[in-house]
Amino acid sequence: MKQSVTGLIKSILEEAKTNGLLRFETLPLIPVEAPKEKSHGDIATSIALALAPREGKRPLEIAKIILKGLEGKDIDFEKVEIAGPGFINFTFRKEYWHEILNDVLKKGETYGRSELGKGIDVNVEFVSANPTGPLHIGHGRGAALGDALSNLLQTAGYKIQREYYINDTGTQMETLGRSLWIRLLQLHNQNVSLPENHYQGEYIKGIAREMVTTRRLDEIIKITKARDFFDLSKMPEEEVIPFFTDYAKESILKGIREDLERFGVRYGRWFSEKSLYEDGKVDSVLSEIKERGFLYERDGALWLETTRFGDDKDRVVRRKTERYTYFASDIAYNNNKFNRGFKRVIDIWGADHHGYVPRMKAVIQALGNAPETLNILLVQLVTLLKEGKPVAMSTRAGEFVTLKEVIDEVGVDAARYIFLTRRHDSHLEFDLEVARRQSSENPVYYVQYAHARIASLFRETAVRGIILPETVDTGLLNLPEELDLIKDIANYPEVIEGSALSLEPHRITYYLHGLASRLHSYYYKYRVITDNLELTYARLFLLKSLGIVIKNALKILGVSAPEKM
RNA sequence: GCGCCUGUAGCUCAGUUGGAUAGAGCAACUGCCUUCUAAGCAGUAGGCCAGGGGUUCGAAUCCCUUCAGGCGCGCCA
Repeated sequence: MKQSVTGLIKSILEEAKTNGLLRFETLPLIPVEAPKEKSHGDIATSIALALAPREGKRPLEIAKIILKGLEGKDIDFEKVEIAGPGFINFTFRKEYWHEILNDVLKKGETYGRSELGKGIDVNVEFVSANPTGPLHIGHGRGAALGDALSNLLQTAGYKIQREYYINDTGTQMETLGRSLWIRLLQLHNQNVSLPENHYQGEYIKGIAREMVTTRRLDEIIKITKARDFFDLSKMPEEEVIPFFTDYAKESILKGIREDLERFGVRYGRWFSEKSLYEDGKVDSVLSEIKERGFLYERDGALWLETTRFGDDKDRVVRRKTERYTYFASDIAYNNNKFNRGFKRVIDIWGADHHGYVPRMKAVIQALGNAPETLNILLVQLVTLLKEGKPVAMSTRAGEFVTLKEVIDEVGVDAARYIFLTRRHDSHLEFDLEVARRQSSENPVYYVQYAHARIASLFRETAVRGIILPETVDTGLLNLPEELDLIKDIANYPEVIEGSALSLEPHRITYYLHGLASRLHSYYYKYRVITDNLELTYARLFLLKSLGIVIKNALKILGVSAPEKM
């Protein structure tokens, strides 16, 4: 609808130019929007205001020219009027709105989908927490955002691959393995203490005990040809630690997988950093970049010239010690994504990594891609409130509230919904008590309740033997509240496109809230099932459409749409 | 010191990419269940959009600057 109004105005302006009424050289962008004030019609444009200074005319004059040009056109609005300083407000005929419902019911769960993405392959990488400990609440936010964004983009017609990058190599993995090894030594009453920079969390002790009960430890003793545990503990560290690194990594990763699965997140691929080295991808990408002339040696180390692309200093990819930095595999990973055919790459990071954005953007360009092909969304950290007080969290010290605990306490729906009520770069306070409460304080129930109410209504009509016919007279829906609801419904595809373009799924939660609010109000004020059967049909038709939209939107957020509450 | 993010109602946050009179939830106060679900509805009150300057028909939104808070600035991971 917007497009047709835009096109209409455009042609009128061009006609006015040929008639000598206007003299612009190039047409400016024609701003068209839905006004927030109802009396301003359904759609409005400020083009007359924008054009006025260039034309040397008053905005009202230009608005009148446009209005005049409209007269001969074959589009029927209920009303077109000039308002305020020169806005032109269009009001559609009611028939236009009434038509919408048929479309919604016909499309059902596909209502809201669009071709915006044109099947473009997009890689969405999110969470990617190091397998050194369980997921905490901050990861939950990234998970909710990444998954909802993926759903959203799919709805908007993109082809999405969800991906998790596993940092399963490097010194931190050794540290992890050593942490486990030391816990095992302690378990066998050996007097060793865990260094401060190692992983202190209780979960490492749990893994140690697990290794004993599952007999995995015995197997390792056998493989290393040690006689017993004591013998094993005398062996050189570098020979035994890889076993523990592997076990710890697998065990933790298994937990991460389970948590995410339970949270409703399924990845298309779990990508191992280690595999990049094993497949020679790191070496090959570096030599490729070297050919392009962006690599150089200095002080015995190998550097990527990221300053060529706006970074404030160049970055080391291989240390003097010959060991690669994490940056090196990051380059290979990004290159790999594009080599797999993704046209666009979206990364979701914790905001504490924002300093890495310029260098990754540089990498993209050094690889010969446009910087816009990489979107990095920074998620602000979550402040967890328990009994109204913030809970301090530190991963290394092993002091944190895990995602699992949060889900156990508040449930998946509430957790996901709350994470998605904020823009990604806005701070988020997560109040455990509020999230747990099954009351109006909890926004998720407000929306779910709207859906349950509609479902309940249809259970009631079934009992009463009222069966909704395939076609109904939607022209009976003339209450202002009914038209507002229809306009909300009609607006849904635009909300999807807007959210998809801006990568902001939180807009959907706000949209849903407004929708639910108008439904609750309508539901309270009017009765759907009345003595007038035709009217009852029409209202049921409206509510059925509404239920469809709520369900579709909740599905994008990854929140269930209950039939009963 | 340099860079990034944030600053909107008592609290938590939206604000459709520069539009018309700045919104919602919570908290506070007043009402509404003999009705298809009260996890709901109706209403009252609450604002120097951190401060200052600029850009223009028009700014919470863009630019400059000051202040406040958070984060980041390694051949760490």
